[in-house]
Amino acid sequence: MNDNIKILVVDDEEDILEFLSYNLRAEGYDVIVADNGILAIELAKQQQPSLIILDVQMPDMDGITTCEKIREIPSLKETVVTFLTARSEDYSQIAGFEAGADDYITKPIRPKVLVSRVKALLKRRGITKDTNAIIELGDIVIDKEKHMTTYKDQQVIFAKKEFKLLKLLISKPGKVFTREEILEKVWGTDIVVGDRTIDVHIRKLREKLADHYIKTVKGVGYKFEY
Amino acid sequence: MNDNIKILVVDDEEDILEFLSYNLRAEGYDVIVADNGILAIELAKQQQPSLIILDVQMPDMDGITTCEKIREIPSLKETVVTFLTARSEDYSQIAGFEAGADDYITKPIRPKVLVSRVKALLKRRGITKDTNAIIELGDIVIDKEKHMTTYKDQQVIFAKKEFKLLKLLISKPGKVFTREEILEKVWGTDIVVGDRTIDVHIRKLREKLADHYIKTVKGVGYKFEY
DNA sequence: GTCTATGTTAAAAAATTGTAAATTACTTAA
DNA sequence: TTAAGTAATTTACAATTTTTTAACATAGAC
Repeated sequence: MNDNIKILVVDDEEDILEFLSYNLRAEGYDVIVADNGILAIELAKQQQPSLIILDVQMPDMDGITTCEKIREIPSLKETVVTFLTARSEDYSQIAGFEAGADDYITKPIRPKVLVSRVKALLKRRGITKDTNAIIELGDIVIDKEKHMTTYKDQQVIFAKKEFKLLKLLISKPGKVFTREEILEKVWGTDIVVGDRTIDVHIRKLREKLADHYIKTVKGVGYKFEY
Repeated sequence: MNDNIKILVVDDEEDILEFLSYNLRAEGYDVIVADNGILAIELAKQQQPSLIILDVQMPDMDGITTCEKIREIPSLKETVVTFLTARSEDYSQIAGFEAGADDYITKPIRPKVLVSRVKALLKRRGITKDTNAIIELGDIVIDKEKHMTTYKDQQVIFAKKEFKLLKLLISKPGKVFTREEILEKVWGTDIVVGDRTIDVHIRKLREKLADHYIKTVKGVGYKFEY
């Protein structure tokens, strides 16, 4: 699983799509692209990006209309939208902000400005890598923010350490975490605990979740396997 | 009492202050002005405006520095800040957004653009005359302006701190607020209070509201769950 | 079969939170 | 300005929950 921030870029010009994708990917964002408004809306619904960069001038459906449609979709109400336009005209500025955009980037775009702008926007909205608070893995749903876990739609309550341990194991399903790693990440470097502490916690996870998710790799450590 | 939206305008030029005040007042906003950064910060702390319009170029303390200082004040974290600048230079754009600004208005300013921009900004942040005022959550109705709460159509009176705490918890139902977060948002960063203070306030909320709304997540914090 | 790493259980220890009452700070009305 | 009333905080302790320990069981590698 990967908790990078997702950005949807919408423009009808291939060059610009590539230019934006390249620069944003270089910054570690996950970029998805669309070359028209219809596709953009479809992708946005499916992928729930954190930010949408939308060209104003596009054939068929222009950016402003697209933005308005996006704002009508409940699951996208919180998504940050920024326009991309050739000139910084008053008209489009007014229309843009009224359509529900959060920012405005004018072409020609300079990579540094773009990245700086995107970062600032996301930061302002409190969107960071771990804001992606919800991890879903089949029957198991972990909501970090609510500190809540659901197994088969049934709420399961984990104590702090248990929750932390589960989060760690589930963060990379299949990966084996050594006892050392677990100690370091869940307990911290300087805390010393007895030999059986981890086992006991693992046991509790197994008790609360169905038994088969957490596997022991003898002599090595534990892993979560879906 | 008056529930107009408050805007703080900061500029060293008398003309511009007047121009902005006039146009914003005409739209029904309450405008307060400052002609330098120091005064601006002072006024902002006292008056808690919803929006601050900040000239970038000012003697003594420039807009960017002022903005940074504002962002350091916990009670002003959520305030919308927009810059005002003579040219739309890349440099100031980058610096501006990194300083924590939300938008950018370039001079010369046209009244229509100004007003449209301000409206859009406030709307995007969900700040409106009435939307702001009332939160409804099933049996519980909170009127922020009137500082009043109703539970099952019965009026409940909360003291100031209690009310603030309730507002915080209810602002994101389900989210767990850590003690640290609560202290910062309700008490402020520099106030130091004893260990049990939060608990006592939580207890009072529970006393006044039905017991089951506010849940303890041991070792983590509290959350409001409807 | 022995040996070692892990599993299990219950109980002790530690950490965290709840509560009532006392104290202090703050407001407000006379 | 002061006294009374209210709100906020602290204190001291109780109650609860979480975490750890420790003693023993078990399973699998060799």
